[in-house]
Amino acid sequence: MPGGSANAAPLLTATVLPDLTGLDKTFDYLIPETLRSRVAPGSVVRISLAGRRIGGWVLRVGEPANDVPLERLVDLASWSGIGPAPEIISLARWAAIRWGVGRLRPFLVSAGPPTMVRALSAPRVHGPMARADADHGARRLLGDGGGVLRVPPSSDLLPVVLAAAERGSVLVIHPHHGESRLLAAAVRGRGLSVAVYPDDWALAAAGVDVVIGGRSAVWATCAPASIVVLDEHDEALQEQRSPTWHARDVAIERASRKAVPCLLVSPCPTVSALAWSGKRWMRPAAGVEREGWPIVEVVDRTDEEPWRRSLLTSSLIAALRDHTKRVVCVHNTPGRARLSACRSCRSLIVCERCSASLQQVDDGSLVCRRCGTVRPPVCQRCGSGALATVRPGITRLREELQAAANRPVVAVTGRSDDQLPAADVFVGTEAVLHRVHEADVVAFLDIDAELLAPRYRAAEQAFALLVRAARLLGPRHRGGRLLVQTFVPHHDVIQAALLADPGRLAKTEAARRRDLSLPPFGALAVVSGVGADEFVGATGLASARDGDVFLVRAEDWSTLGTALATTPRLKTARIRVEVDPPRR
DNA sequence: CGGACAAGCTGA
DNA sequence: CAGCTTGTCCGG
Repeated sequence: MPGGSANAAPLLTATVLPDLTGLDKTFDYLIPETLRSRVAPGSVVRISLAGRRIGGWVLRVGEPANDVPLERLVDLASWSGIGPAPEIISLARWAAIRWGVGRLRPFLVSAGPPTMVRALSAPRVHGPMARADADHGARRLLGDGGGVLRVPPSSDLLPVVLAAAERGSVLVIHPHHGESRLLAAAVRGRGLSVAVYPDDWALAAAGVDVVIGGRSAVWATCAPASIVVLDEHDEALQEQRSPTWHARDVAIERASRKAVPCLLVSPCPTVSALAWSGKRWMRPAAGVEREGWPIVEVVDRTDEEPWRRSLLTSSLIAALRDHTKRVVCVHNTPGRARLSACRSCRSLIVCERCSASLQQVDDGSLVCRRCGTVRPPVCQRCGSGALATVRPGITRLREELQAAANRPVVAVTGRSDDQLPAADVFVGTEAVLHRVHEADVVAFLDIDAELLAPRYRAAEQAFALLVRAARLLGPRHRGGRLLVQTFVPHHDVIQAALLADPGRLAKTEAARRRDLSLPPFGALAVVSGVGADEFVGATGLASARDGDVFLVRAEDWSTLGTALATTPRLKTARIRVEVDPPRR
């Protein structure tokens, strides 16, 4: 029923964005008298829309945003709770353009409380505390307005957080939620009040000394006096699905809007971070940095006889045979076709016509990539329907390594979340670096697959893997060894690790990016899906076709994002936009 | 998103 | 032409 009576009280309306994917439109509602004290920008409310009750966010209060006759407006159904602060909604508006989607909803979902919050408690700010030592220079950099802080790979970052907390509330972003919990516990142990985002959403909004969480924490409703991004190089800071927002870039923008310092911390700062920081960056003394890295041994595979290019080099075999050492072998098998095997008789599923290996497709049927034969998912030998996908690379490799090591070797896949079997030799894709936490030797069997991957950030990403491995091994005095097998021993990534000097890579990588107008010296996006062709043309942006996707470029993120977010899309189009594509 | 309604396809 | 599928539009 219409809420406004004919008296002179001003009509107060709320503009609401419904919480429905695919509906990117706001609707105006009247605010009933009973809700006037609570409904504010950011509020989570319930509305009736097209005959059903749904949730939504109040984007503004005052006059209607849409041109709809007042008599058609109805009351808000109810107020559900407190939501993102207006400044966060404004930040989300910026991000929606920056990442080329225009839609606000995905950002508000990250910014909103996981469960309804109806009231905030009193702030729990404990204020200044004992000075932390060994802060790697964080205090000084924060005093200079923020910047990039390079630290050795195996560094305790608690002092950095404590140094920031001396200035007042601090928002800390860590790429991995699990590790942010550990850090939160450590901070709490130093007597500071901590909110872990998003679980402690209300606590963060009420006010604590430290708000800490994974990438979504950059959207926390709180009033930080500084923002700290830890492991700024880590890919997990970027959302993998569209919109592909990056917590580092959101943090920079958020800090700049509030004129508070932003500190980006990493053992291997990205070119993007360094370009942002200009001259405001610090690094450890060369000796300190060197001590933070393990011993790096480069195994030059070009020395091998060309007819015997095995991944098992003599250095690796020696490490495997030393049964006092815990060894982790990393081998990525990108783009390798997956094989299917029978779970009951263990035979490989092959094509009956041409005996090539068959691949299981989405609907479950088996497809031969060689002759195109399609057949139901049944083993040709025993008739069982229980099939398993195997990664031939890792499976066969595990057997070879086990034979060479003369002790059990465990294959680690990215999928399994269960406990790892007890063993002292592991092999897997880079996921193994996240599942094993300590090692004496980490061997990259073929780092070139990473170094030479067709992605503009390949070098940084490969170096990040070496940093990850360095952490498993610990600082130099622990005696761990990082074994890197390569055909390109003089590559900057290899040399930077060997010399424990990440700056070496940063410098050449920045020059290369500048030459090629790649980010951060240019803006890049991938556009795909039905109707991408017409859409890309309509944006007027420079583009190149690569299979069924389009590579789109512009001078800067703002030009790129604005064109992608505001160019109208045909109703029938299903377009996916990935700005600063994580996998290209 | 999901409901309403309109325009196309099929079968007796 | 009922009965059903497929597509387009719209909500406050």
